[in-house]
Amino acid sequence: MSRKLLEQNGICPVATTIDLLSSKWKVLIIRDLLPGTKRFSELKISVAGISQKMLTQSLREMEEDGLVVRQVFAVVPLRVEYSLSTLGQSMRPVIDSMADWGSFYLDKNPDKRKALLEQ
Amino acid sequence: MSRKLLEQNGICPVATTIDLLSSKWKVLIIRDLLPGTKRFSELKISVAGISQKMLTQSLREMEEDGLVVRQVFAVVPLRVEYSLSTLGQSMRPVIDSMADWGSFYLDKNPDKRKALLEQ
DNA sequence: CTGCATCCATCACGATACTG
DNA sequence: CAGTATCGTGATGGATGCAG
Repeated sequence: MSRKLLEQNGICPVATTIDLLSSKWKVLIIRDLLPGTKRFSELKISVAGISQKMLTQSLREMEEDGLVVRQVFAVVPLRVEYSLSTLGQSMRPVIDSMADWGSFYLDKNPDKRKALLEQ
Repeated sequence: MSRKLLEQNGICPVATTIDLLSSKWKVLIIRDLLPGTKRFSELKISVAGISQKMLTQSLREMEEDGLVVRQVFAVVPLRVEYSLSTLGQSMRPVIDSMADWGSFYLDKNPDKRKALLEQ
């Protein structure tokens, strides 16, 4: 309900951000591209658990939204690199605040951290 | 894939945050509870577009996660108020950073803002 | 008013197989 | 290596009706 969300909530800035981050994978992709350029195969590994389909799809949408830059190298085997655009880089504070809160939460709930580790 | 996300990404703080914010509705609910307590029916209106089912479901999960406090008043008609717990309040910086970025984005892309308004 | 239960449509997503 | 295409399934979420 990405676009629908915005329609119904007017032009709420929060909704706008959520809209562009529709998939949770996108947040993790940005997190992993923040340090620098990565290849498709590298992202596939660092964004643990993501399927090839979802990775491709997410990257395409993020490229359309101007968050990510795709660079293809005409070599064999093919090499494709992804990096954050200036706009993508500007999301750093958002990701950082999420990381901060997550750390805070995990510190405050060592039991949950433990529960997660034991799963 | 909420829990799965965490399993596969270890104890990444970012993933932890996303995990608790699984539904987009939850972010909007927090946004609307940040200013203060609200009744169920008020949330139903302010979180435009949300169905009763999703509102109830989201609130229940957030209550379990300790983000939201539910207070029932034994009156007729029934009155139920929701507010953010201390933990919920602590998410303010996250929501704020999203709001900041959203505003920044909309300012930079007046065309998209316009497009959204014309939909 | 606040919510739960149910039915049902849609689609997000994973698995698999194939290509430049 | 980095995709595209297809299929199948479970989860998501809306609509409706009922209840404390």
